[in-house]
Amino acid sequence: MTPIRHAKRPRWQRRKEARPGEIVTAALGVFVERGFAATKLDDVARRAGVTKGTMYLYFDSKEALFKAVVREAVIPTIERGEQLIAEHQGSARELLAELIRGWWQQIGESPASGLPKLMISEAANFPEVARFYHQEVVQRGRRLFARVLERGIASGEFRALDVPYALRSIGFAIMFAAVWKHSIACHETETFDFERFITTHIDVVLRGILAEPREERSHA
Amino acid sequence: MTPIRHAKRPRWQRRKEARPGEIVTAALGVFVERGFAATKLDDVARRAGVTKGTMYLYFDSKEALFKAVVREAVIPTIERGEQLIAEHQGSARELLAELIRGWWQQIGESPASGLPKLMISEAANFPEVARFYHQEVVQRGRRLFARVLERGIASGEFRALDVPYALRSIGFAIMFAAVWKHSIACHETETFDFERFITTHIDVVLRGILAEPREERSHA
Amino acid sequence: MTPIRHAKRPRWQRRKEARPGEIVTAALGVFVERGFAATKLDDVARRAGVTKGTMYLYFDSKEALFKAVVREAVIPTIERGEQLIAEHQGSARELLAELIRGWWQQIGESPASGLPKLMISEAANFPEVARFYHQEVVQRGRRLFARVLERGIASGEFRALDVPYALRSIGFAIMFAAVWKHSIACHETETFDFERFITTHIDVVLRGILAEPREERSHA
Amino acid sequence: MTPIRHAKRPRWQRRKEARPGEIVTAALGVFVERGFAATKLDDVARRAGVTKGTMYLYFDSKEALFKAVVREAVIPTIERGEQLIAEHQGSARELLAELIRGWWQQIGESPASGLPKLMISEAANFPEVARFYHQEVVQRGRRLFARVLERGIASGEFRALDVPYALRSIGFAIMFAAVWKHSIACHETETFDFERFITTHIDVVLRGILAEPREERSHA
DNA sequence: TATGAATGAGACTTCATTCAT
DNA sequence: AATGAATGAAGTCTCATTCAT
Repeated sequence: MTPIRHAKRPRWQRRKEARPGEIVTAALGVFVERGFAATKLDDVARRAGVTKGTMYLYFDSKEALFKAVVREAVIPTIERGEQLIAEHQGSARELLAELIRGWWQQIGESPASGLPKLMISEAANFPEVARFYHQEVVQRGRRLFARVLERGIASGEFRALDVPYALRSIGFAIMFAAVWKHSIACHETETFDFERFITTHIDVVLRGILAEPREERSHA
Repeated sequence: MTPIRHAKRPRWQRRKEARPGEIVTAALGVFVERGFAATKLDDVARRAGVTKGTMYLYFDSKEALFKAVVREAVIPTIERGEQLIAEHQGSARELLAELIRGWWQQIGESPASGLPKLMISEAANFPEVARFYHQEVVQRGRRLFARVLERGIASGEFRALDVPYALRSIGFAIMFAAVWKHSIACHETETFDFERFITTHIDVVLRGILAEPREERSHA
Repeated sequence: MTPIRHAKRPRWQRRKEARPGEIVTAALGVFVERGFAATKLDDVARRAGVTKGTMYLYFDSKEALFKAVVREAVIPTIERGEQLIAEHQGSARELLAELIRGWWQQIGESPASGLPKLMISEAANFPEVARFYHQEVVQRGRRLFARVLERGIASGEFRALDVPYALRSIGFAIMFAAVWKHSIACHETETFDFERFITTHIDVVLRGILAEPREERSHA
Repeated sequence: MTPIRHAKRPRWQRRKEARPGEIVTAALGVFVERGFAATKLDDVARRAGVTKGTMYLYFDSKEALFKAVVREAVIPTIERGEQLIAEHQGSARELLAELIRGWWQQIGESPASGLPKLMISEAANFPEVARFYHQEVVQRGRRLFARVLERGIASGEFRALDVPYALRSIGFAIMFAAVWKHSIACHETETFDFERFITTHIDVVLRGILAEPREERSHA
C-alpha cells in the first residue's frame, strides 16, 4: 500500500527579477485607492502575492515604496507624452484632438491614471515628491499643450487665446476625469462612458477655441 | 465678617454652543490638507484651540467627526447651489456664466472648496459618505447644470449637445480647479489666478456650446 | 437586599511627577540585567507599573530612555564621588581606605552599581554615551584616586608608585566586584561577602603601596 | 568532436572542516563587541566570509552558535590554565607572578580575552551557560590561585591571608583589565599599556601579601 | 465643561530561520 | 555544500480612545 503523498507545492518561489515590479504595481493600486496613510503594507503584500517581510528586501520603507511607485508610474507618463507629440502631425485642431484622445488611450486607461489622484491626495504629505511630479509631469504637460495652442493661433486656426489659462480650461477636465475614475466613479450606479466624454469634450473645446468661421467675425 | 472670595476666573469657559463648529472647521482644514488617516486628532484639537479630550465631548470618534465635517460642509454647498439657481435669470448663456462665477465666489473661495478633494481622496475609505455626497451634491449639481443646458438648447441658444457629458466637460474643469487649489497649487511658484481661469473657461466653453452663429451674434 | 458593589479601583492614576523616575529606575534594572537590545520595553513598563504607551509620554525612544538612564545614574555617582573627597580627611592611607569603603557603601550597594556593567556591555553600541561616561565618571574617578596616591607619596606614606597604573591595580578590582555583583554572582551558590572582600582588598593593597616600614628589606 | 568544457570553478569550495571554526571565531568577535541580542547573524556571516544560510549547516540556531562560541573559547582557556600550573615552579611569589603574566600573554592577548566580557554581559540571558562557565572556568581558576596562595602561606612566604577573598583582590583587577580592553578602552584617547599594568599590579599585590620581612628572609 | 495622563490595539520594521535553487 | 530569496514572529512606536481629576 502506497501512502498518500500530497504533491507538496513549494511554499514560495524565488522570483527576484519580477518582485519589485509586482510590488510597485500592487502598491500603486492600493495607494491610489486608499491613500498613503490608510494603506497597510500587509494589503500591498497580499495583492503582490508576497509577505510583508519580502517587501523590505526591495524597498527600505513604506515611504521609499511610495516614492518608487510615483517614479515608476511617472516615467511612462512622461515618455508617452513625449512620444505623442513626436508622432502626431497635421493641423493644430487635429493635433489637439489626437493629443487628448491619445492621452486617454495610453494613460487614462492604464493604472498610471491613478497617479493624478494620488499626487493630489498626498501633495501636502510629500512635498518633495509633489514638487518632482509638478516639474516632470505637470509643467511638461502644460508646455506640450501650450505649444499646440500657440501653433494653432499662429496658423490662424485658433483664435487669440489666453494660452496659459485656456490650456487649463481644456486639460483640467481631462485630469478630473482620471481622478474621478479612481474615486467617486466607483460609487456611481450608472457607468461613466469615458469614450463619450472625451468625444464630447473635444467637440466642445475645439469649437470653443477655433477661430471665427471666416468672413464675418468681431469679438473684442 | 465677609468671607474671602477669590475672583477665580474659570480655567475654561462654557462654550458648548460654539465648540462643535470650531472643531469641525479646524477638522475640515486638516482633513483636506492631509487626508483622513494622516490627520492626527491632536492637530485638529490644537487648530481648534482645545484639547483632544474635549473633542470627544462633541464627537464620538474620528470617523464621526469626519462625517460631521462632510455634513457641515455639504449643507451650505447645496443651499448655495439652490440659491444660485433661484436667483439667476436671463438667457441660458448668462445663467451658465453666472452659475460658474457664482459657484466660485461662494464656494470656491470658501473653505468648503476643499470638500471635493476630501471626497475624492476618501471615497474608497468611506463608501457611505461618498454615496451620500454623490447623491446630495454631485447629482444635484449635475441636474442643475443639465437644466441650464437643456433650457439653452430648447431656446436655440445652445446647439444640440450630449447634455450629460457636455456638462461634465464644463464642470470637471471647475471642480479640478478647486481640487488643485488645495493640493499641488501650493507647490507652484507662480500663483494661479483663479479669476482669470474662470473668465477664460467661461469664454471657451460658452463658445463651445453656443449654436452656430449664423450671421448675427454679439456677445461681450 | 443590597446589591453587591465591587469597590471599583481606578484603572490608573495620574502621577505625572513620579512617572519618569519610576520608569528610569525600572529601566536601569532591566538594562543592567539583560542588556539594551535584549530588553523589551514591555518588561520595563511592567516593572515600572505602567503600560508601554505611557513610556512614550516621557521618553522619545528606547535609545532616549537608555541615555536618560545613564544620565540619571551617572549624576549621583559623580556627586557622591565629589562628596567623598570633600568629606574625608586624615592620613592618605585612611583616606584611601575610606574612599574605597565609602564608594561601596554609597554606590556599590545602590542600583547605580549596575552602571559599570551596563557601560561595559553597551560601549560599542553607544559610543557617544560611552565617551560621556568615560569623561564624566571614569576619568574623574581616576583623578580622585590619583590625587590620594600622590598625596601619600608626597607625604612619604606611600612608596614611589607608577600612579596611573597603581590606581588601576587598586580600582579595577572594586569595579569588577560591582560588575560581578550584577552578573555571574547571581549564579554562585555560595554568597559573596562584599564586606569581607572590601576589607581584604584594602588590607592587601594598602600593604602593597605603603612605604617600606623602615630600614630593612629589598626585593626586586 | 570534443565537447566544450568550461573550466567552471565551483562557486564555493568544500571547506566542511574549516567552516565551523571560522564561523565561531567571527561570532566570538561580534558577540563580544555588541552582545548576543544586538548581534545580527548577517554580520557574523559577513565576517566569516560566508552567507547566513551556510551558518545553519553547522549550527542549529543563534543560541546554539552562542553556546558553541563559549565552549570553543572556554576550552583553551581551561587548558592553558592547567598548563600554566603544571609548567611553573619555584617559589610561590614567582609562581603567582608567572601565573598572572602567563595568563595575560596566553589569554589576555588572544581573542578569548573577550570571554569574560561576554559572560558578564549575557549571564542573565543564558543562565545555563553562565553556570557552565562559572564551574569550568571561574571556580577552576579560583582553585588554582587558591592553591598558590595556600602554598605560599604554608611556606611562610605569604602572610596569613583570607585566601578566598585575597585571590579575588588579586584576580578581579586582571579580569577587569580584560573586560576593559574589549569595551571602554576602545574609547580612550591615550592607549592603555597592559604590560605596564601587569607589572605594576604584580608589584603591588605581591608586596601586599608577602609576609612581614621581619629581619631577613631569602626565598629562592 | 475641560483637561491630559494613561491605555492598548495596530501599524511599521527587523531579523532569525527556512528552503527552493 | 552553499546560497540568498522568502517567511513570519516579535519588537518598537503611534495614536485614537478612555477616564481620573
